[in-house]
Amino acid sequence: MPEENKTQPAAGNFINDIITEDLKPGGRYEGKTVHTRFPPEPNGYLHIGHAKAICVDFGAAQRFGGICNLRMDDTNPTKEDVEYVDAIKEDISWLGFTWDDRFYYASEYFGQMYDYAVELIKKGLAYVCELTPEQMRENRGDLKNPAVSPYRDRPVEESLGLFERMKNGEFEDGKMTLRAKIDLASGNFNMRDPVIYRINRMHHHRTGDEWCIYPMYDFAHPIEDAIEGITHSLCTLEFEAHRPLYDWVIENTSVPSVPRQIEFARLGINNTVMSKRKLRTLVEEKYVNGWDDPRMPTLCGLRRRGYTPGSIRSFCERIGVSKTNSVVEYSFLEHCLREDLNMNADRAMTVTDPVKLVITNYPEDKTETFEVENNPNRPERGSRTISFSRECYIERSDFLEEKIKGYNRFYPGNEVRLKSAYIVKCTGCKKDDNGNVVEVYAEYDPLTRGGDTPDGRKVRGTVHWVNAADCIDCEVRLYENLFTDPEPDTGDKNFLDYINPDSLVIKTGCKAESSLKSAEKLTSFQFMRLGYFVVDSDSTPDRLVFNRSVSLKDGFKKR
RNA sequence: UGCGGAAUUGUGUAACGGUAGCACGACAGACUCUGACUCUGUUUGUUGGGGUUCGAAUCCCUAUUCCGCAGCCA
Repeated sequence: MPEENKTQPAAGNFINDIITEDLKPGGRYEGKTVHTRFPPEPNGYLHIGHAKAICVDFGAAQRFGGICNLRMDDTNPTKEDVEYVDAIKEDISWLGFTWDDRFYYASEYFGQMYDYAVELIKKGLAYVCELTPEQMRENRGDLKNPAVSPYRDRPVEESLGLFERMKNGEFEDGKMTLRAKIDLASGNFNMRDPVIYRINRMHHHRTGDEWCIYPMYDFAHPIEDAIEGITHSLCTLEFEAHRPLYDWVIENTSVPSVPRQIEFARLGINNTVMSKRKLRTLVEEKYVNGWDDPRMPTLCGLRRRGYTPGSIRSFCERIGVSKTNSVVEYSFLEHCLREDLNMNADRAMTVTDPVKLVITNYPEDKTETFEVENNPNRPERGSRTISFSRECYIERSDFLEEKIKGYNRFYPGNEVRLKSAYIVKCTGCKKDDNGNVVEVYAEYDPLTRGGDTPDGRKVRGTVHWVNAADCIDCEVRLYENLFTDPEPDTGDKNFLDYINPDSLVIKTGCKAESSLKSAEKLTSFQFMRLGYFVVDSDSTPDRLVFNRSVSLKDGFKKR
């Protein structure tokens, strides 16, 4: 189990306030258990935006000692598939939330929904309409003019019969609909006699061909919530204008409970595409290697990229919940990962741009070993053994032929600490015909074994390294944002034009500690700008490979 | 032009008539077996204009800007 992230005290947010109010004596849900739900449609993979919703839904329940259901909102078989159901469950589990036995499908309630629809017809609150989609569009009216439907006053008995025949498959797809009779002149278009059932002969991944009519979201969702006893139905802002309809369905059917819908802003992150449709395009047109490509903002992609569940939960907790449309900086997500990894991940060393370092005064045939702590913040995580001999690799950027002000690493005459090994003094280098440095030379101080200085002298630079005789070659993958400015997720046009060609860099010939076992495992994923690598892409990463050079590739800070 | 929402520093988010706070970023310094991490400090904000009040981000009026809605999608 990953270490539980230190969760901040429940940040004040408006949803908590509403729930608190509802629970008070005399409140709407006095004495009741808070009951929420997370209702994804199984038509795609979950991404970081869903993570926020998951944390809001499950989090609200947790905070008030309530429960949260997981429900597949599968009322439109057109795009849905079991593949997604499994992936969704796996991602939510990975994130760290459990729903016990409270796992449902909206399709389980198709029978009840049908009955509630009949109830509406009988009350004179719904009618079968024979307008085609085109006609319906033409008759929708506009800001000034009301909508029209010539079937509005169809007798109850007639609608009842037609609706049953719709169910029995007597009409073609799209031939007729069931509409709620509300207000054709409403300023809220959702109330202009919305369609609540349509005919669609599509094989459903759960109910097969049992139904050829399917309920619309606006009709189905409040019923699903009411049946499950949901008290607080949390959803995103675009459903705000649907709330009157949600409440209308609850009021006008004999559903067993009265849930409250509360809307909050969906998550936006800069330089990040968060629309399912666009993500699907990236996958289908092979811009990436699947939904779990580490460059994707999907939960499975982030997982492979090295994100931990705790870091994502922490992120969601700290961005807060409000009704303001906002765009969070990607660097904040990075911060949350950095924080989690720094505390919880073990270290190892790799060199991504190796140059050989020769310790000229170290015996050629000698090898010794050092014990190195796995995590300086967590002594209980123990240590590993690394070997040391006359030759090792260091980062090319850790050597300069001439000192620059503020540079504390290898340059002739300077003392540097090889992390956990020895203090060495740089004596020079060898270059090839093109002037490239091929070897760096240094002499070690035998009295500084382990990297300590018995005389207490200060050594400013400390450098990571791997033993040449005992390292593995590996490939390292460096990731940057898939998208560049401007906002790729605004507007529909050319988001593909903003793909960052440098979003994936594969470096070969890198050197790593042999304790990392296999070169194959070391197709590492960089945590950008951190200078750390996360190893083992296919499981939850638990190891940081210490490598400073990437984060400092532009050089040290100038003073 | 109809309906529904939202505007607090570079970013996100608190404060619910009484000191505008926190986090990230940035900058400065201290510390350090990595220059990372950690710690300390600094800077920048209530969309505009009126009003009520001893006192307004908060209440009222008004203006402006932004977002969502006219799928038989969710």
